[in-house]
Amino acid sequence: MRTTPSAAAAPDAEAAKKLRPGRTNATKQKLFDASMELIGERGAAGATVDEIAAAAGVSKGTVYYNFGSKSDLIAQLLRHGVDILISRLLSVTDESADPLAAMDEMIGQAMDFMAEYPSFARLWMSESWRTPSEWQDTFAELRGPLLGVIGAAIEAVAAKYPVDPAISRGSLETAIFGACFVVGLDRKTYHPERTRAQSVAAIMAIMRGYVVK
Amino acid sequence: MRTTPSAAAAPDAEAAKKLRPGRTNATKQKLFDASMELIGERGAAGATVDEIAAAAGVSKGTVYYNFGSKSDLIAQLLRHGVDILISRLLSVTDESADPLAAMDEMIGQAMDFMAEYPSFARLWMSESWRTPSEWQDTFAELRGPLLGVIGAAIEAVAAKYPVDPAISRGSLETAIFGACFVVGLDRKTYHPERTRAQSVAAIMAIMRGYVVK
DNA sequence: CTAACTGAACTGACCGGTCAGTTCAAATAG
DNA sequence: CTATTTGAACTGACCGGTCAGTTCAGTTAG
Repeated sequence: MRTTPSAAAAPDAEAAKKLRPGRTNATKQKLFDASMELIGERGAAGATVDEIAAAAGVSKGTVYYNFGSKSDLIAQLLRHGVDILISRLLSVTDESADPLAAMDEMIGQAMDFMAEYPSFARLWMSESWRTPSEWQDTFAELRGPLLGVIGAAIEAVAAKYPVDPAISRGSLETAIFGACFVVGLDRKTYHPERTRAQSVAAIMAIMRGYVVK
Repeated sequence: MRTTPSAAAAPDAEAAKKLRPGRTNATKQKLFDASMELIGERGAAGATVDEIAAAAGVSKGTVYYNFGSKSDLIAQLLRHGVDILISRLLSVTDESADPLAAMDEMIGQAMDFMAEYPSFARLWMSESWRTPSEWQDTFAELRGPLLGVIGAAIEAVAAKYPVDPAISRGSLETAIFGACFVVGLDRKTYHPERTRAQSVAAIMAIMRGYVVK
């Protein structure tokens, strides 16, 4: 990607997008869908811009009109996916209910998300730990809010139940987060016979083990 | 797998090693080390054979002499890594000890492995769920034995403690497996301050939640 | 003892092909 | 009229895989 000296028109489209709500968003959405699919399959490096454009039913030039670069497209894809996932997780936040039941439902929502957007999950797993990565800033920025949602749910449990003080919240967040992604992807890829409830139950064991007996 | 040029000699490494001391295996090992590093960083598609050869201090042709193709190299890399991981996990199998303590140590071994071979962990996470993948047969073949080791440890716990029958062994295996990889990688990449004990404790919560109160 | 020979290991230039990125004139649509 | 899209052309870099040739430890023959 190097220096993109004359990436002139596209960055301005960012601001203009709000003013002109025409087909731009529809095109962007098609591009998001197609990219998600292809990048999930072939990987970020393996999916070509030509393929993405073709899959979206759009010309290559349109990709560069809507996004400044392939890198940009992927960064926005990451943001888009995280937005969806967070809103799903937040949709079950219910202050009145039992925090453990809320956590159960939250994990269920995560399973649904993984089933619906496995390509996003694959993309995240593929790229998030890449050490010099083009999107490491993006990941650094998105990790916090995402893990924060899980952290808040854990906090709610800890506020109502006695929990093991030897277990750090951060490590627990990560363990649950990781279990959700891996169990969700594994179900999709290798064990379609496993039910949502089964997967949730296995991941919930970690919360039940966190609460002291 | 085609015909790997060295395939004639390599399988009988025991016998061949006597006749051809050293160099072959040394070169392959250097290639393994360099590939693991580079592929972990840039991904399987992103790492070039030229880079790998240069990093190993060897010419490109040597890569193709020792391995039939880039794909072959990666498949063998996967096998090599799994061999190491399984042997580490098996090293703590202690029939006489408490199964929960054995599981604790096994997870600790997994953490050590992730700290030592983060590139292998990244490679696994990147490629194992890729749907048409060049290595899907390899993954299919390696998953069983690997998860089986964890499964046996779970079985040992279930044999000695009362456990939640609603939780399937398969899903539990996957959840622990996933938590180990993600917690291990996250520690390496984003939270080096987290201790091994902390990480193990968080993952062990899943086992403690599996045992009924 | 040594010259000739063998073949596994290794080299690196080279080839055919692909890709990301860029540009632009023309078409399209609100 | 203006924002958006098209589609093709082009470039410059890069990449996987090939192959003719080199090296050299060890074997054989004289």
